[in-house]
Amino acid sequence: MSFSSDAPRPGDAPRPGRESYHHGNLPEALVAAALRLIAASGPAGFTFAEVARAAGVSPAAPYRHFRDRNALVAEVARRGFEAFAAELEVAWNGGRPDPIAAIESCGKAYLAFARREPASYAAMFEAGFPFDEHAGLLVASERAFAVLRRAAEAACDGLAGGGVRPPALMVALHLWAVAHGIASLFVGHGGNPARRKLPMSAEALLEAGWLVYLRGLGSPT
Amino acid sequence: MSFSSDAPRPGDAPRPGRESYHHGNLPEALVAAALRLIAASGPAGFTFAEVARAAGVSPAAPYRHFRDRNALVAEVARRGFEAFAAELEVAWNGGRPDPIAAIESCGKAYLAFARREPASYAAMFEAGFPFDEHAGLLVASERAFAVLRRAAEAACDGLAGGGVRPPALMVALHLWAVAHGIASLFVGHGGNPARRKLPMSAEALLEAGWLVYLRGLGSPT
DNA sequence: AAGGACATGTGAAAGACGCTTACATCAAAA
DNA sequence: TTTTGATGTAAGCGTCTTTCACATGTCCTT
Repeated sequence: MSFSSDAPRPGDAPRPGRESYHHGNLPEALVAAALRLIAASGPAGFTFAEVARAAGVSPAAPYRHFRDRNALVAEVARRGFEAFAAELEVAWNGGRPDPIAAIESCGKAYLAFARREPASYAAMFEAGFPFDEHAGLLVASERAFAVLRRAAEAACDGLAGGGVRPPALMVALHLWAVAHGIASLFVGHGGNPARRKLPMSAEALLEAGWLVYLRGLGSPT
Repeated sequence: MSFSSDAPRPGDAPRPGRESYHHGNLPEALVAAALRLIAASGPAGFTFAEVARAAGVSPAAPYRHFRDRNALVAEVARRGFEAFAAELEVAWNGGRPDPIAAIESCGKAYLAFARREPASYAAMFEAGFPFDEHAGLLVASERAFAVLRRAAEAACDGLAGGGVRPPALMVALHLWAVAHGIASLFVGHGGNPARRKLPMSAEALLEAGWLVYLRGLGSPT
């Protein structure tokens, strides 16, 4: 609620207020504008020209940096996955103090990200176009999933030796499905229609869900 | 792949092929066209005019039946929730032969619907606008959730008497989150970016996930 | 420091498309 | 038959997309 358009900050060469011919840092400004617009109307709720206008440049300018609208959304999603992976990594913290506690920490981090960056999360999971054509995006999403995968491995390692060892990949997919289901259904952007009032916070819901699931695997909690 | 546009069938008054001035059954034709377009490009991937074209009428015609694009998508979603609720109800089958088996049956029905009607499912859960303004939609979604809710109650009733009885609402939300997470991440429309290859079918993944969760609750399976 | 290559943004224009207003058509009731 | 309300059309207006030639600024070379 302060700036009508993004201040150009390359280092600090062109002054703010758009007094120079060149913007100075248009790619960043476009990504930032896209995030605002996605937050307001979803990943499909804005046009390329609108992003240009929000960044204070002509409709043709974005084409110098992104082939089309999808490429811009893909960049938003890629950055989202990078940040997401980094935050999950921090939450996982090498599995300390113990795998279960670290997994719960990941759950908090998962929902915290979905809550704090709903626009990024929407771009990441509701982009509306396949990732194949955008290099780096699949890689980034893989990095995020890898944290859950590692957490699942650790959880499986820590099980009481009695039963059959469950496949870690399956466990990771289950953990992810619960987290994404809760984030998608109960957190964030007004876009989600079936949202309903919860008897508890989404965080508590996820923590309880993961704990029950892990106990079902044979975890000694 | 047979009809280029929907045949007008009010009862059978105007002939097919669009020889009369009036369409005859435009609302139905619009809903059908919207389903096709949603299946192709997602709930936000088409315009009102496009629906009109697909139904073989002028761009202004749909306004006679739906206030705007959202109202059309809302009607698609409402019908989707009605059908969804009905199919879950059949799968639940009063909890027979036993609650666990009936719940697994619901899981199959859940994913079967998401697989068979990806357009409906997308309209139901990725509409991109709040449900509040569309009467009947919230009611229909409530009917669908009520089945899961009842299943959760039965599951809680069937637990070995040892531990604390978990809140049925929480259990229902967990079951729903897993199912939606799997459907959203691994089933259906190319729109979902982060889709990845699974080591097993989505159905098997959901069945395993629910069973592990129920065992975590104390279910004697 | 001068000159030139490259990157970046502008302005305009063509084409397509979507949305809306005034009008046309039809069915059923009076 | 006439009237009335419901339903669909045609055409105009505005916006978006995309591409051109051109303007501006930066940086590298000499």
